[in-house]
Amino acid sequence: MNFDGFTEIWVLAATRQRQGGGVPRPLCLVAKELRGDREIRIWLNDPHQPQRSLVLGEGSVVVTYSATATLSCLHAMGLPKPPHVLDLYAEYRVLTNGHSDTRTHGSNGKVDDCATPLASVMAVYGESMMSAVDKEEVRALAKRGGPYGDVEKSTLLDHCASQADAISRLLQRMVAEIDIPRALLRGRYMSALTQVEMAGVPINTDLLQLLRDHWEGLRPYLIDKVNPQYEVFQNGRFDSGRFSCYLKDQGIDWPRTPTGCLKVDGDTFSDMAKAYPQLRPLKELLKVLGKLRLEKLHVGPDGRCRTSLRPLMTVTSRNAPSTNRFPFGLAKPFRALIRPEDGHGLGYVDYQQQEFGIAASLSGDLAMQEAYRSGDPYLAFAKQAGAVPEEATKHSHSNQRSLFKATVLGVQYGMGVESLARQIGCTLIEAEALLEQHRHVYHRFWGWLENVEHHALETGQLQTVYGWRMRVSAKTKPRTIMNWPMQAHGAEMLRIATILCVEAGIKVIAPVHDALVVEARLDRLSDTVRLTQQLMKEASCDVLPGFPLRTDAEQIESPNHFPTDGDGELWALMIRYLEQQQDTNHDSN
DNA sequence: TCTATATCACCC
DNA sequence: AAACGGGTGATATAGA
Repeated sequence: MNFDGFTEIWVLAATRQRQGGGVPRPLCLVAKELRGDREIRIWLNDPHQPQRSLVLGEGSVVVTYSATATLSCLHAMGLPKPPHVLDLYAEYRVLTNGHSDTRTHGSNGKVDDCATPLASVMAVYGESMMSAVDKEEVRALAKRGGPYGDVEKSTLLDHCASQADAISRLLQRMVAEIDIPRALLRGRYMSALTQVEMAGVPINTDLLQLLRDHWEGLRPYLIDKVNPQYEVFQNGRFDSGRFSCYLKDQGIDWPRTPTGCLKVDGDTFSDMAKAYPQLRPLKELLKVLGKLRLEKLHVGPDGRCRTSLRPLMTVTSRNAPSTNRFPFGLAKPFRALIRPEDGHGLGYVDYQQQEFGIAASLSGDLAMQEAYRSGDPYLAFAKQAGAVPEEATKHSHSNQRSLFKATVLGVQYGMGVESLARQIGCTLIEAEALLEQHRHVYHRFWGWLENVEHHALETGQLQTVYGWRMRVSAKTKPRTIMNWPMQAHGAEMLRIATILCVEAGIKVIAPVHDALVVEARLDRLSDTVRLTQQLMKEASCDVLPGFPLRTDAEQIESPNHFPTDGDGELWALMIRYLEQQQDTNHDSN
């Protein structure tokens, strides 16, 4: 297929002001129509030029490189959303995914002074990015911000025009390889995601400011509160030697990293805290101390945090936003900074056991499908394996259930006997028995998975139903191949869900791998969450025909903040400290 | 001093 | 040789 169905092909390039932190501000846009050889130059908020000069009719397609930048400019200029979008960044990702050197092109990546992402892709296609204008000058101008003189304006517009020119040459090089209908679906996603990025995440800015102001004092305060029971901190730092003494004292045998150090990660602590509850406060503290990096969280004057979600960045096509800049990438306790605006609420809607459901549907394994449909796949697995009676519930057989749960989750990542045994604290024999039960009960899934791997190596690629692909070679790790279909279809499902929700007018503020976060006024929150669930179910059926996945939903209503999942004790301690600081400030004034 | 790699923490 | 998938990021260490 080619572009014959379109009456107009508009190549768009925009320039934005890179600000020291926040979201780039649109400056200007150049649109080139390839069929009629027209060019339109638009300067944002130019009173002499009607912004409506760019009309994108139903029969037009917009071609961009990294659509979110360009489309946010269209939005800022008050122009309507284009009906069809083809994003060459997305297409380049599809075409080269799995090759070794192609993932350095994030829109949020380090600014490399010579090569822009577009320029390096051009180079791959043997095209150079000769520009009539000096790149350094353009960068300096864009960074400086307005007001601009006429000469400066035309420098920036010339730069845009040369970008647009480059994109149209890249299009000619790439077009034969592009699967147009699927590319347009990806474009629809990029368009929807632009809305999401523009919406941003509402932040409790006062609290954020307090945390930033008082972090210096907060850290020792928290350590002082928690350390006396352990004596593992020295000079404000966690000391593994002291921790080792503590463990010896308590008679605890602690897991180690491959290099022999004591493991201090959250998973290890969670596991150990089950057996030794006295460790829980320490675990919480380490988590908070370790992952607090709030300086990169850029919050606009409207109290909303925005960052590039870096779509299609991973081999499975998931988004990969910066964990420092994206509020949902912060350590769990700091999600309490996420707070709906007055009179508003958030909905967190996530797929239940998404990867298990995908595996069940794609593999055609009826036992797995039945387990998914039961509503509690882990318990169902235990029943199917004959380990618990039919009438068992998650309460009556919680121990057995957690064993089978760990097995299901482990299998999805290709976990082996040793790791599973360590994970659930059983013998190798018992772990092997659990895995064997999985292979037996879900033998059709295992047969399918073997087939997937074989086929991937045979054809040199893996592919999803909507055409996301990964190049596979003999070097590709088998476990990557085994997990890829589940994760990639999960990502695809969430892309479609994002499209459906945004196009239905729901304010989606964040995708989180298997979840969407939506926002609405309080009086509409329940309806919005219900509609989100409905559309996410539809999206699951688009990817897995006839096999709807269920969702869970949680509502967060102003003035409440996002839940933190822990017991909240440490968070309460932090709040108490911050309030004290505030009080003393007031007193001294 | 800068860059590349390894290790370890966090997220789903 | 061991074997837990996909990520980002901080930090430490090694090498040019």
